[in-house]
Amino acid sequence: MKKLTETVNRFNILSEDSLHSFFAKMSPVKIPKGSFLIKENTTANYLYFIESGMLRSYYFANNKEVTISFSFSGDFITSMSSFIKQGPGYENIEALEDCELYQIHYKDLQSLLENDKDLEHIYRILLEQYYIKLEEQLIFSKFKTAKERYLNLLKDNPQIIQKASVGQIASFLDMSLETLSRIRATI
Amino acid sequence: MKKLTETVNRFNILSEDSLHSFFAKMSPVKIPKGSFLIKENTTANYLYFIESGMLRSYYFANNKEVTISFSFSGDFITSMSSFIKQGPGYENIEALEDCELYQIHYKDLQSLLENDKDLEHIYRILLEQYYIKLEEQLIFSKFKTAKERYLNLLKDNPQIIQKASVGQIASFLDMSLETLSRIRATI
DNA sequence: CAAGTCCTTTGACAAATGTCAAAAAATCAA
DNA sequence: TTGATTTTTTGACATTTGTCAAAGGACTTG
Repeated sequence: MKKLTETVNRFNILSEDSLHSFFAKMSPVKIPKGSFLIKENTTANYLYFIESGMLRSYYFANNKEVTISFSFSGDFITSMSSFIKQGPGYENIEALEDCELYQIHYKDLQSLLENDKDLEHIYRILLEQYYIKLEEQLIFSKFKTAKERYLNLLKDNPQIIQKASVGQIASFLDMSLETLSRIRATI
Repeated sequence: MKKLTETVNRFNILSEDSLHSFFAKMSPVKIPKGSFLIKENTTANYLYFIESGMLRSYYFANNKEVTISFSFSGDFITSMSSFIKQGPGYENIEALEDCELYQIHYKDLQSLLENDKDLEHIYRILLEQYYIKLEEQLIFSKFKTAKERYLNLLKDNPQIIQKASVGQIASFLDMSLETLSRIRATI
């Protein structure tokens, strides 16, 4: 629970009571490499925190996988649209390595947020940060050439390049895996 | 203030007092077509609500305008990254038509959110909704062909196509304006 | 170790899109 | 209205990227 504690304490506002009731609802889950945390067309009932490991979110378009994001230790993850709307989502979330997670059920989170305003405050700030990150991702995705997008990823997220396959990275960067392979050959 | 009242009341949880203190901090602003709400490299001190009109956010890459979003009556708008971090941002926000807005200063919003937990609750839910919208935009931006991206915009946001120029729409859809013009010729 | 599977690279070619330039159309201002 | 300015369309061609196919490596498992 080291990483989770660290992440929540960074805000420095939660009372012992708040911390206690929050941790009480977070239960540990371990999933092996290659297994799925969330499958498309199901409703995401849990929000997860990644204690250790790496995961990938993707959906299918024309029978091809399109990677939306990679997530790491210290990140929260779920199918946001499904979790928030409490309806079926379009994402698959797959463990790229063995993962230690903590999960909290939608209902538990909602009741915590309603009853503990400090927690809602933190949740709000996290949402803001995730929003900004997503906005940055949208901007990077507009970089003109395939090579620019790859070099930017190499600079900002080398962990992704180390651990994901060429095909997964290519689908994240909006290019064919052959194109990515050729770009790598020139560097 | 019709649209703003409607938007806030949709949540149905704010007391008379909350509503009153919120509206008290929202001051009306009118800006003419072609003027700027926010310029790049400045800090966005205000969050705006669009009562009427339409605006465009964009930044520059290789001396070309890249459109990030179009916003309409009923939307909140600002340079989110700049407003949240309270540091210089990369976006320009330009009025595509005469606009009636309400603005709230960063400090006023923060103190409202700290003192009124119902307001923070609404703000949190709005953030969730904007997050999901952004995620959808990211997914649409990955549609493979230029024509698919255009047709999707035509289906989901015809107002954009009616009111923005070919160049602005093309930069939003990640294609050259010539390509967009040719796509339109075939429909 | 060998066979099988999966992932990555390379090649040849096709298709999509970008670029530059000019013409046509629309908009604006006097 | 008319001339000027801006926006959109069209054409010719270059470039980038995708697709299909095959070969080469790496990894797994019996």
